[in-house]
Amino acid sequence: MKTADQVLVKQINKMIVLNTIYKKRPISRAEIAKFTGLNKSTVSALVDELLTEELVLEMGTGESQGGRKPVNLSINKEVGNIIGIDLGVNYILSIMTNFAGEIIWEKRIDLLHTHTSPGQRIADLQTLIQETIENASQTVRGIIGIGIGVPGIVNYEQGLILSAPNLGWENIELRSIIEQKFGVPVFIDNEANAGAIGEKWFGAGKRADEFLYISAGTGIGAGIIINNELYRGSRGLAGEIGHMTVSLDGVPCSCGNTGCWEEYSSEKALFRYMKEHICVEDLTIFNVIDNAIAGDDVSRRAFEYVGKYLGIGVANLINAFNPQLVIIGNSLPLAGDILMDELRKEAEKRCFASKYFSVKILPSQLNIHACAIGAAALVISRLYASPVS
Amino acid sequence: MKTADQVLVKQINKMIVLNTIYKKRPISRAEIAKFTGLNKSTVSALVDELLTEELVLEMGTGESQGGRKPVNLSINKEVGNIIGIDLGVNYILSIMTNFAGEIIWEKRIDLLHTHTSPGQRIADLQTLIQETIENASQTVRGIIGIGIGVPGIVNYEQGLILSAPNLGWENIELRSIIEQKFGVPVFIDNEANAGAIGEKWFGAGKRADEFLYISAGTGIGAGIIINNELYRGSRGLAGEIGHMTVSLDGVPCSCGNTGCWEEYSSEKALFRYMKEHICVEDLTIFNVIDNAIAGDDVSRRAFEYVGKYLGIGVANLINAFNPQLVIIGNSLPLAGDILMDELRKEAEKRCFASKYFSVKILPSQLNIHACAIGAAALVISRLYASPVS
DNA sequence: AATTAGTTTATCGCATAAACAAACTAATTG
DNA sequence: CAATTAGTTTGTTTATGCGATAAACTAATT
Repeated sequence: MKTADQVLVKQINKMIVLNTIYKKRPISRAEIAKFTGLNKSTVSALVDELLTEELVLEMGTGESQGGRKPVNLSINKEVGNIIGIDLGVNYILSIMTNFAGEIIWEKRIDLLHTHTSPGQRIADLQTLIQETIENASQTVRGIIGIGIGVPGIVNYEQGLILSAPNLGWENIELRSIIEQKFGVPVFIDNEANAGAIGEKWFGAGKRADEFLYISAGTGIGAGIIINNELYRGSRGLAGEIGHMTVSLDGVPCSCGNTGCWEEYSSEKALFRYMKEHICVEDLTIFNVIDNAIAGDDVSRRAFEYVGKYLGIGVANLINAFNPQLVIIGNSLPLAGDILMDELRKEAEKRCFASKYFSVKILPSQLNIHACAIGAAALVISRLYASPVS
Repeated sequence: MKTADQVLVKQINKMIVLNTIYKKRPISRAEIAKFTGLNKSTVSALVDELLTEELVLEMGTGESQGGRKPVNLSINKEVGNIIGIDLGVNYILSIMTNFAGEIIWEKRIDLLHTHTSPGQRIADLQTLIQETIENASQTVRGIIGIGIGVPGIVNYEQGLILSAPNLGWENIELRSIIEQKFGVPVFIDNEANAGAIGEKWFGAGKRADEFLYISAGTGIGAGIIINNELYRGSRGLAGEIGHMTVSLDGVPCSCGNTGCWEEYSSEKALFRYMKEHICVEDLTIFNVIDNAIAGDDVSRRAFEYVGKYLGIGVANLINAFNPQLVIIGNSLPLAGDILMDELRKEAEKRCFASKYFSVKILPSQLNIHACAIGAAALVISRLYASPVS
């Protein structure tokens, strides 16, 4: 059983100090003590350890307010590099970040020709990771780890992909494959979970203890942040809300049921709407977004259609979770207010809580980088633990 | 900020010891040490404190397995009494429990004639609490506190009822009213939250870290247990899922929208179905349940109808929360398998996770007492903290 | 004699308060 | 204006208290 002792006390306080430096840098020891409530001497001792671990740096002095000048502390961005992978259905995005989550290199490869074998795709992934590593800068610790966001069902603890239907993957031990190849720690998580963590650490969710990240792309999934941490549920399947019933006898879904949310609010729904309304061209989602922004009528109405139904599902989730904030991510929100206005209108109308206060609904701040940055944050969070707002 | 120190360490470990005694009584110091991983001397010291606080008792010795006999420890059930109130729409149920959550006295008063004023109902409540107190047994600490479960929106921290439309209440400071009258600590929570806590402490949810308690009665609400604790959301409105959209252009709801779950799965829906199918009698929910169990055809089909739609919403919630367990409480599950069979069938069909493993869906173990026992558990949990499974 | 239960004692690690040293600003003084 | 002084802020050092622990102990039982 998880009992408490002094080791735990120190761990907690050290994480609090590190997170405080992370969030408020540059900051002095005295300010940390004031902000956290920890004693000055405690802060000094913990900061000393962080300095010898090279996670933190002293960077000059701040302005004096009538006394000794404070010593500015900041995190050591260059202590190591992290690789974050967004494993898309028809692309792979690889980013290299420093320890502050700042992107220092990135490359996206498109896989337009559907690969038949999982083996080929994994080979592509490995080649891309190799190239990313070769572009790393010189740091104290080198590559700290690799995080991978996957569109499918994942066993997070074991780094196992149970099922990724859009990739045609079943039971792939991705973590051990990549760990063996590159010899650094690897973390695998669901694409929506990675997006949520990305927004929590570096995006629109920084200051929210409780929020939902809705990944609206090929399908729909949710990453749930509760109490500043990702909530995975009892078996890691929390947030699999693509097949939430919103219309009892509605559109038939590939899952065998009818009226699944995904059939009304994903790229699938968008393209279906487009086809039903004259447009027969073979377009990518980015084409439709560009057209909508350029003012094309059918494209705009398609986004309004999808936005409305997104709003309905979002309202359902707000009623269930009562979050501070909902962040809409992945491809669809790239259409901007064309989608978001309709979404907000419908969500507000159907949201029980909106009688008492309004819930903020924002588009992703990290846009197409959300998943990859979140994957990198998976690695960082191992050292930082969970950020406290 | 919530930093860690030795006080925290002790609190945590003391709660672990108390909870272990609570769950495994009778148990010896040595067994506690083995089970928790705490050192023998630590356990002894903490048990000593619990003994002087009279929360725990030494009760004889256990069997020796070739050595000194262990001293059995148990909680002191008689340390004090707790009052739990289920404030129904047309009844008030008051129970008196001992410190082990065992009901030692109870009384239910029915309020068939609708009260016009909140004042009258509060007077009735106070009279009933007074009568309950008069029936308390002699204990060390007397009445430890009063817990109240309310069908409405509650501010838990302030003990404020924001809105209980079915009672005609708005902004009632129930905690301070009752605290001033009786001079003991009072805890107010939503009826579904209370039910969830009741099932967690004393019912079907004892061994589950994550579960949902669905209160299906006049309306529908959910109590959400995450990580052994009640999840209230950012503003205390989590679980307000009665107005989840399940049918885009479905039945109009009093809330102004269409297709709300509550319109398909509550007593409201049951009675609507009954009226639509010949039955014009003026029946209570208990009449319909009795008739269904006795084999009345319309009543049975009414429960099957409601069960199906309950299952759809339950599947939605399972997809979102991925709990270990779902408990169905309040009045409807009193119909037993007539309701539950249909519910389970539909939930399984629409539940994404059921492809990977099945989620248990059980009727409440505390039945009509769930809310009142949960209200009492609100008080107990202040001393025990959250139980660890 | 061996084993198990529970207590006592000495020790270690951590946070903390209080005392201290260092570094700086601002007001005062001749 | 330069020198002095008071006061403030930053950060370190030192002594203390508290909690968990291991080891040595007593107690009770087969």
